[in-house]
Amino acid sequence: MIEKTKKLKSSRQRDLLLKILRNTKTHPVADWLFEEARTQMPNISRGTIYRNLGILHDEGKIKELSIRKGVLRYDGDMRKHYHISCLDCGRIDDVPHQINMLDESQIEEISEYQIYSHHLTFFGICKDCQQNTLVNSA
Amino acid sequence: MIEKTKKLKSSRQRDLLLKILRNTKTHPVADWLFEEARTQMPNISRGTIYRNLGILHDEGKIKELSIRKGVLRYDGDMRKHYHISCLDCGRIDDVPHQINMLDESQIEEISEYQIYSHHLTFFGICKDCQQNTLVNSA
DNA sequence: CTAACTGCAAAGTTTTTGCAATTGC
DNA sequence: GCAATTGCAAAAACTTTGCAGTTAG
Repeated sequence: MIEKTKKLKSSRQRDLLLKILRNTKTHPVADWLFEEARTQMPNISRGTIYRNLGILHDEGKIKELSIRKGVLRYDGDMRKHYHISCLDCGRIDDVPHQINMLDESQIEEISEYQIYSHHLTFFGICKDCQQNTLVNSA
Repeated sequence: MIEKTKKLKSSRQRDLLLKILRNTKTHPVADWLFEEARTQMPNISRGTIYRNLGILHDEGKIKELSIRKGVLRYDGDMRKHYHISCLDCGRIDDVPHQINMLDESQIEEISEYQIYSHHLTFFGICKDCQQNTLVNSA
């Protein structure tokens, strides 16, 4: 139920991973993070990436997103925000922050769940792909 | 961009899969569907399950959900509705239908995307798991 | 007849894990 | 020192695909 917490020790690998995620706006998958980390730390391994993604997520320092195709993506921006994804090219953007967050209390009342968070993702065609479609059909 | 459409032929396997999904409220994963189908059609294969899930989804007869852990789940209920998932046991329920759907046009204006749909999922602790926690900590 | 579909098994992806060596506190 | 962490490689989990045989229209 409640996670057994073991004493965390700092690691250069985990610090690097968090730094990369905080400076990336593309909601990357694990393998992209592995390749990116490798440019700065050539011997880092995939296992380390996966293990640290789990740790950082458990610590509440990153978000884990399950948006499409059953692939996990990661987000270093912990501010509450929503996502929007292109059905054509697959990119995932943030919805601009001026959007209001939904009120969870109404759902809590009718669902009998104790609610902690919610994820909202819009799906559509991004500006670039709208233009490409025009070009292709011309 | 636009899917090449080939002439579909009916198949007992696909019919069975759709029937199972329409009678299942648990948002199952492919492997569960494989086992379930196998009780009624013992020689059906995993490949057939995966291929037909793709076809049914392309046809717009089922929904593909990516809610947690990067695992795809399937939903035979095509009515618009939202989901709520337990962080403890992982179950995924429907949010009762009295909830209003969000208006997509506001996001369309500020995002420059042409929006087709959206997915909203709440995360929390279900009633059963709230009780189990009480028992365990007693 | 023939294109779509199937079962099977092999291959492809993605993620987890066991282990001996290393590292942070 | 010692538990947490790492790299590596093997294993596990999940999905796709090639192929020869079957089936729907």
